[in-house]
Amino acid sequence: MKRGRKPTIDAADITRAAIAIADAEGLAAVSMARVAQEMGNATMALYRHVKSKDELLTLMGDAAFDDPPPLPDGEWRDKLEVWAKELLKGVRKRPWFLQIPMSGPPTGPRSLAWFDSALGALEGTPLEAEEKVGVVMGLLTFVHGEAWLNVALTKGFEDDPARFSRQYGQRLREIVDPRRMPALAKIVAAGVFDMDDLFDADDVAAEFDFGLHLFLEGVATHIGGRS
Amino acid sequence: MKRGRKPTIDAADITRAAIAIADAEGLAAVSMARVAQEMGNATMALYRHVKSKDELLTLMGDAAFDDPPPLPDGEWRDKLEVWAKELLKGVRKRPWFLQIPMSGPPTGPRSLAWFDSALGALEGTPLEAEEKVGVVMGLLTFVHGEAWLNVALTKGFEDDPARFSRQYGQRLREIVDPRRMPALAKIVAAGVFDMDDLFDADDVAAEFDFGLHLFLEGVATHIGGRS
DNA sequence: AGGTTTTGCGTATGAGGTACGCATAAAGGG
DNA sequence: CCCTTTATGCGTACCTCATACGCAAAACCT
Repeated sequence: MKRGRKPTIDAADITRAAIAIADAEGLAAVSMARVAQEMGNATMALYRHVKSKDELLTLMGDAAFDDPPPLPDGEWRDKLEVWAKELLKGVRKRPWFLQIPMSGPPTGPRSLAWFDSALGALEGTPLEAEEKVGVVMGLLTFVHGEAWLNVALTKGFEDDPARFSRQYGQRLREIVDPRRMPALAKIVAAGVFDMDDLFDADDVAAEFDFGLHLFLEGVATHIGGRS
Repeated sequence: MKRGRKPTIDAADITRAAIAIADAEGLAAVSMARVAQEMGNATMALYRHVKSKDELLTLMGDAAFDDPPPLPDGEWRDKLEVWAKELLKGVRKRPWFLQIPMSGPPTGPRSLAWFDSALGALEGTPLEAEEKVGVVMGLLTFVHGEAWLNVALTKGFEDDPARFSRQYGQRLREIVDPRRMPALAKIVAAGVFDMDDLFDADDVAAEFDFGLHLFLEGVATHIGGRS
């Protein structure tokens, strides 16, 4: 048997508690003291199971996602589309994921499972192994960037709704000098930034779909040139 | 004339000093006390020119980039490629940019200038205004995601070189269960993750080029279906 | 010169991360 | 059943930070 006093909590418990706090109040609210309090333990008790706060953040990152969803039967394209959308959904569910500093390639089981899922979608294609990895990394990258942008915009909107929405187009009209930035000025004048719902869910989704569509289109062309 | 004591420093000075520190030692080393010390002032003196540290970070973000580069004459595609690569170069030069929390759409002059530059590249195309914005946002998003990935990987590599490089492929071989993750297992077995220089500059650049190529390919196809 | 205004900054407060060491509990050996 | 071994729980203390507050110093105005 194991000697010594029995642990009353473990790293997974701590991670869960930390995630609950982050979900409810953002990553900034996650402090060692707060997590401990939420669990009914003393602050320093956590350090028996977690080397540092950094390590806790890494654990949170690993645990932030659900398992990858089952992909539909059919073409690689439909599969990857579903995959990317689900991934984005996951990041949106836990926006604080974007704030945790990662270092090194992923080794967490969840991350790897998602990676595998996307690679599986490309199984039937004539792409080389390296190319498959490239496609998936590109997609990952794209989703991450999109989520980052969305979260940033959404956050600003929540902080101060009056300042954005319709105001943004107006603001740009004041700032943008048509002589120095002719192309932007034209777009601004066309009213592209004037809608009230510039950053609402539907619009953001459409934006993402468009970019995703372009990327997958590119993959399709690449595959076409191969076979 | 202006009344009152003359300011000995201004927000731009503070921003410059903060950026110098971030460049040399990372964003974590930027504290109000440290910035003040570096400038030969007292800590609280900074608060006369900057409302809070958050505001300082925003200013740093605005000032992190150079002006957008001149784009080559020719096709939109070549222009956007240069644009994206230069943008990535900019982020790589100041990796801490990725760590500063943004909220709301950009209003800084530098950000807008880059935006304008990319829109200008699409001037000759038959795309709608909204579509142009979509393409540029997609590209931005992609570059951001790519930079994030690169920085994360590079950081892990610098922290502990032995743990990655060739080790990574080996490590994956141990972790990845072929039954649960067949597609990944196949790629790992193919040795895609075994190179020593997995995360060096050339490789990373090639990775980016590939994704960028795919995206631009998608844009081209989209334009083709339009004219 | 005296009043006014704006900047410089010393002090103090409160929050957060974590090193250290002792108290405490659980097992094993006699 | 007591004592040793070993691992956990956690109180105390220290250090770093951001920042509110208020006074003193400097520059302008009349």
